[in-house]
Amino acid sequence: MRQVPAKLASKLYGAAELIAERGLADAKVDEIADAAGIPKATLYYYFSGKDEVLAFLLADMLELIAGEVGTAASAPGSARDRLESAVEAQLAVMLDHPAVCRALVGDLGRATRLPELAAALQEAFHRPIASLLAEGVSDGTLRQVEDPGAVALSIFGAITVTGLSAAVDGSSNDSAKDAARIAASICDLMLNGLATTPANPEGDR
Amino acid sequence: MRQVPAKLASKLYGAAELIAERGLADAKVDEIADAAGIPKATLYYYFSGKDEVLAFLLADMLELIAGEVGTAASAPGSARDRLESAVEAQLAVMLDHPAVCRALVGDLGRATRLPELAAALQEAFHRPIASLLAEGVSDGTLRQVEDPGAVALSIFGAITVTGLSAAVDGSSNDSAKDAARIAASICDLMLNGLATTPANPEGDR
DNA sequence: CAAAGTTTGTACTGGCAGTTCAAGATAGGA
DNA sequence: TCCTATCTTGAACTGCCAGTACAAACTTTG
Repeated sequence: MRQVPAKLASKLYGAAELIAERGLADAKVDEIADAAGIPKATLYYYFSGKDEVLAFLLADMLELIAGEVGTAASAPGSARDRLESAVEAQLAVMLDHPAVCRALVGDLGRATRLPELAAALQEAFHRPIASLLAEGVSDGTLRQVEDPGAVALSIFGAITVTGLSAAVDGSSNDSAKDAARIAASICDLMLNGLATTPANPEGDR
Repeated sequence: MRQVPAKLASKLYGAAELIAERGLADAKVDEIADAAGIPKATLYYYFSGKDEVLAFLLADMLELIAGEVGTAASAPGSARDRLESAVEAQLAVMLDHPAVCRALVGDLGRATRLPELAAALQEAFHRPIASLLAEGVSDGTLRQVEDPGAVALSIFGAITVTGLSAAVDGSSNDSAKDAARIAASICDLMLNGLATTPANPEGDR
């Protein structure tokens, strides 16, 4: 995949909607090219096929997420506060790119079969959460859990699925506000839990 | 799609691994037929194409999940306890069918573009959790939250992503034990939260 | 046994991803 | 200005493979 010029990149976002709607398999290359407003030959000059077009779009968004989340996670403040900011940051980017998110869900397989993309996904979503959990234990704002990996995955799953669902519905037109609302809900759940009794003394089971 | 005889159904599971490994797009119909040990013509006698083969496998697993989770959710006991059983039940089925799970992640798009399957997915995963949350508020074992829909989605996301990840890694050989361990971790998180301070008086933000 | 439904081998077709190529555009350097 | 390298595009082509067609065997059931 050649270095993609910015102008072309922005045009490609025009095809994200199409891919999200019909799935990569049912979106013909000619249609993708039309939707983006570029000739098929040009598309093949930059990409080796439609898989790579999707991969490019995804990588672009993941980079954005990794950046925003990274900023939120390395800001000053307690780990707990930063966790909340990071959750919101991730949701904000996702809701800003609903079409790409929808395309991602639909063709996760094709996407993650490209190994460098699977790594980027891990990097953008999962790792920052895992680090924040560890930092929270150090600074005393989050409690120690038995299996931090599973907890990080759970939080990651909660954010991702909720964000994806919001991207699919695409109801509101103030995505920043939506992100904040959803983030608050998730953080409330993750921090305070659902139990009414003051928390089982020695964990569960 | 004709009524699929049990013998054929069981053979089809032999193709799940292939589909999971390579993705539906890269798995040729002839290969799928070979992997299942049935002739291509027979496959087309029962299914309209490979999408339907995947859909069948998925529907089969979803039915299983819906059944197990339903049983757990309607057992006697507090809503909170039943929530814990339901989480474990879902994980157990997922870890029992890792290949189908992996195929599902990879080709979620193709799968959910079949409308009846999207409904089944909702039914099997999401709905029972939402009901249990509501019941928990009624019987006092779970607290009231601001946005129950978002919370149900979050829990659903946590289970699903964690289960999927476990299915992909496929490390252990005692899947029931894995399911129990992961379920305990998720339930601890969802019920007790991560906060060290006794919980913010008026929710968050 | 007849009729209906199932199983399979084989051969074919149509659509589309990806290739090729050559001609024009653009731009940068000397 | 001209030369060269890189980009852009249209158009025609190729090969693969999903899905079709169909007829012959086989099985069930009434």
